[in-house]
Amino acid sequence: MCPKVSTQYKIDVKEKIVNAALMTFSKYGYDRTRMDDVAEAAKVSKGRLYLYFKNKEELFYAISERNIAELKQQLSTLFTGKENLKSSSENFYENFRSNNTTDLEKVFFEIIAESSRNLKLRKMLYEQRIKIFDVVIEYLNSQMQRGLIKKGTNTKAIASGLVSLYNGLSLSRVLGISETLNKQTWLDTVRAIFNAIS
Amino acid sequence: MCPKVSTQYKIDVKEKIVNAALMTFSKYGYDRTRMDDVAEAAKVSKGRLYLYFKNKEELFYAISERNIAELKQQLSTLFTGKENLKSSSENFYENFRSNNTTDLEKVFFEIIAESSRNLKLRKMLYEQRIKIFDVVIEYLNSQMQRGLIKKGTNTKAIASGLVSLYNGLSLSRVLGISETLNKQTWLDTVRAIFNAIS
Amino acid sequence: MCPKVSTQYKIDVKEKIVNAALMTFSKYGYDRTRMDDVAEAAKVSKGRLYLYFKNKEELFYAISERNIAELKQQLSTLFTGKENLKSSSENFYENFRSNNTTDLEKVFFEIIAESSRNLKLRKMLYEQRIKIFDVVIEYLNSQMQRGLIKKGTNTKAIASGLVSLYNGLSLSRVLGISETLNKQTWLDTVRAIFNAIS
Amino acid sequence: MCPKVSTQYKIDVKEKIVNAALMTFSKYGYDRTRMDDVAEAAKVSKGRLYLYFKNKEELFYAISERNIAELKQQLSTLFTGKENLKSSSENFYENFRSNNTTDLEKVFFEIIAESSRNLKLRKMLYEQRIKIFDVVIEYLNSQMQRGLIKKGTNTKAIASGLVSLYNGLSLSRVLGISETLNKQTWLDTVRAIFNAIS
DNA sequence: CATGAATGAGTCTTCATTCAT
DNA sequence: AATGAATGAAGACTCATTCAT
Repeated sequence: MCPKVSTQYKIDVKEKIVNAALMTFSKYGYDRTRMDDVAEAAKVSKGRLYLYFKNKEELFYAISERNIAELKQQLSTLFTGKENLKSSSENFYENFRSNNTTDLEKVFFEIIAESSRNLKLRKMLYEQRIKIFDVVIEYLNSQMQRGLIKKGTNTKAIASGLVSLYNGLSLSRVLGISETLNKQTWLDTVRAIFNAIS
Repeated sequence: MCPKVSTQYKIDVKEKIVNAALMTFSKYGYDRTRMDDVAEAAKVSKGRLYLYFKNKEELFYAISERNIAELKQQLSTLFTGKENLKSSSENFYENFRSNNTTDLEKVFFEIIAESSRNLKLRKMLYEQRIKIFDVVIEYLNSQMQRGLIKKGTNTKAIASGLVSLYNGLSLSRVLGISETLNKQTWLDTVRAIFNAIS
Repeated sequence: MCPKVSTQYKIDVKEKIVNAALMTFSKYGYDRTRMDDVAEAAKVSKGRLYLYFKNKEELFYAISERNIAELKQQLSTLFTGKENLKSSSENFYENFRSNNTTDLEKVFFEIIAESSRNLKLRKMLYEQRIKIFDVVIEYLNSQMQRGLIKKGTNTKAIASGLVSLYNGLSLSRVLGISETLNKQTWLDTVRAIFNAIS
Repeated sequence: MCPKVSTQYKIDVKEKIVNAALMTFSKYGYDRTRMDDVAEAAKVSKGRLYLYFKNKEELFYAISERNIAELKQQLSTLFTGKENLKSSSENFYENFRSNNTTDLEKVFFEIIAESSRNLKLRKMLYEQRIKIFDVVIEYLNSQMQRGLIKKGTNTKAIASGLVSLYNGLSLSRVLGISETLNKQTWLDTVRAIFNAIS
């Protein structure tokens, strides 16, 4: 009768569950999170969980997808702006630590760990990573055309370096390295790299 | 009889167990590794495992300690040599992919994930990270004194950036990014950073 | 509106459900058949199932009743004909393997198994069995009166023997014993019994 | 050290578990028996159950094997004796209802039902059935050679008939048909068959 | 000391049944 | 009346840890 409502409703419930899963997985870790925990956090019966996700693993994939999408979103935002990178880089860093970032980051490293043993997951991450590279490479190339970056710069390697730096800083944050240092690291290192290739 | 031999023996067995644990943890992940798996891989009875390690968690700590030590070792090696960084950086990268590195890396991200929920572990990692920073900072400072790096460079931030870059590349490797690109990334980005601050 | 039509409709739906249940139960077994399976097979919503049958067990009873009725029908057909048994026996065997017999037989043994633990079910089967005996006994008695069977023959025991033979052959069929052998068994054994008591 | 003891011990425990499983399966039926029930009945921890049997299904196979072996044993006993069949047949029937027979019979029909959906099980039963046939056929052939059975008798069909009759009577017993009638049925029908073919 | 059999708490997943719409 | 989404009790199976031998 009303598929639109039903569909929207379904999407909402799914969203609610994924949020709850993200929260609980980040809190306890994937393996030590019980489906009951997720159900409780989502204020949903355990049965309903299985109506939306075949099993715990699928829930993990859903989170991984979101996590990957989020990472791509963050990096794309940074490297798509028209302003010069220095100022956008600073603005960017402010957003870097949004509220739910912490949960995402905690789970992110679990996803990486899991991906090392799980081909399907690794593929998902790999493909997204390539897309992220493309965004950054495109940015660098456009800067090169404008003469803001030296001709002959290996934009692919630099793109990969920037993304790696970004990921490495996530790791620092999880370890509890001070945000002050992390921010300074990001700003100084990015500036150094751009100075060298400008 | 002979305590010295006995002690050496103990150390050997412990080593054997830690190796086995590293191998199995990297293969299955911590939670999905059974103590039987570790015992079998170490060619040791399950009972003996518990003579050397109070429980599974302790085994994880032992691996974490080794992992951290290994990371410190790798980075220290790089930033302690007397040769100029460019050439040592290249040599370094060759060692970067030693045989057992893969196991260590797989487990490394699990350790990071776990540390986000485990204060004791996080402290261990944090402290080691600070020590690594110190090694790199010291290296940069000595270069600065020799006039090879501009005065006023925020060596702490650059050190943090180099370590982050290094960690981020480990992540890339786990994801399956080609070694060629990873190596190029490392060489080009490190060079860019040093060019900028020279 | 028209109660008669409505009633007929109800009967039709009930029939459809019982057919679906028979099919699915024979396919998966009672316990491993889900009410969803039955609903789907009957092309009926799960809710509707419960309008016609209080619960899964009632569905099983309905099938049992039909199964029992079918068995009685089969045996009655055989032992009511006016022709001599030898020829009717042969004709009979041809019908013995009708299309849906297989489903009925599969479920039949599940019903027997269940009846061993379920008094209500056992009573149903017992009573029907007695009725079947009566049909066969009556047949044998009439043959006895016509002088075709020796006076003094324990017709009850022979009736029971024939029914048992029949059931035993169903079992052989379920086991996959060849139809050729089963048919030969039926014909030869029935003939032997009748030869002996003629 | 002492494998013999260990092995004997293992066999004993396995036996104890199979007995318990037979008892509980016959009491509740396979699907409705919980592994806890079996464990409790066997006075064994649930974990130990899984040390001896991979899963519930394996336990079912173990019971099936025993059940089949028992059936073969019963029929072999009957058709191997040197005495004439009439007297042995009578003696035989007395053993027919041994103490644990009831449990075996209840489960027997569940095994048959299950075998209709389970190829592996059906094969097991089929093969054993063929072996039983062979025993009975051999018996009949030896009687034929001694001139006690008419030349030209289809011994295979008669063997199949006798086994079917036997199985059919098991079914009667499960249904609650009186033992008096069952015994009479067996004796009269077997006698009739042998009279006809003598 | 060494072993590996034994334990049983803990968790994922299923599915009969209900009931709001 | 009809639907099928939602519930949550129930049950198979695992595995860290212990301890008798």
